Amino acid sequence: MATDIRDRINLREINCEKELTLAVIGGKWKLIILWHLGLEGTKRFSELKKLIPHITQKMLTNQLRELEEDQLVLRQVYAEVPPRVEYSLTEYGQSLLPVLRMMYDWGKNYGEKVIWKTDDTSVRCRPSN
Amino acid sequence: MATDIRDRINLREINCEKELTLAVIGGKWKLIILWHLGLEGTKRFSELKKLIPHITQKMLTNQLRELEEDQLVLRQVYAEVPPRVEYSLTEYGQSLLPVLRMMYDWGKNYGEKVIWKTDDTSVRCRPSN
DNA sequence: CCGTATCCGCCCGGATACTG
DNA sequence: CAGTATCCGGGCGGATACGG
Repeated sequence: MATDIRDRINLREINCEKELTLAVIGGKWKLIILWHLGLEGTKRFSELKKLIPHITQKMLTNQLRELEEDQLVLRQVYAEVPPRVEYSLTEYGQSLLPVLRMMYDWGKNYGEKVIWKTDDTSVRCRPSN
Repeated sequence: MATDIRDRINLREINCEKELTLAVIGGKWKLIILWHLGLEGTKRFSELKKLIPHITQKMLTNQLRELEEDQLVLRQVYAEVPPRVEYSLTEYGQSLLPVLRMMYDWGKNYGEKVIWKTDDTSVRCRPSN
């Protein structure tokens, strides 16, 4: 059973509206999921799984459920055999994209200047998307 | 011993530059700390403690250490008795402020539209800063 | 005043097996 | 194809006590 935003808010004892944003995007895989749905539009469950190779089925389901309960992602089930389920961003999900874009830009610059440009080769980003 | 950004990156197995940003601001108390330092400038340890009542000494130290290692916060120790330690934002810390501002705005709007405006009164933000 | 050190509970998230 | 169900380890963060 996935926890909804209220549980996570109460659990984390939110201090401020910024932390509400964090509570909503803070899951392990939520940024990538939102990113893919934002840039490439509607995706099926299996498509997302392919796009995010390291995620487990359980976590993909879990993160999608939370995003749905937080009203960032729309889940559409088609009564077919075999079943088809499509995920897309809601209006609120769309409104997050500029924020994610800003986080991407900041992280990219920060990474280049501070993290990767060092003598330490033990740290690497995986793909860059 | 506080973990530095590389540990957190390797632990979380960063997929993308956005997640680097998350890794840097994702601690339990980092947003509020950065916010106070950003809006109100240099603060002493005890001042931050007063501004963030619910934080423990251990966590305040811990989060400040990580922010320092990530080069977002500058720590200046003055050799006095009693000791005085002042914290302020570095250039990188400053450059995060627009991102935090955006997160604040998004969270505020999202909260008003989706979370607080419901029949459920069991959920509340603490202060609004 | 500004921290460390230590113990510990609890949730997040991974691995694996099973189902309509 | 798109999920549940279950088990489980590890790290994050709280509480408390001690130190320069």
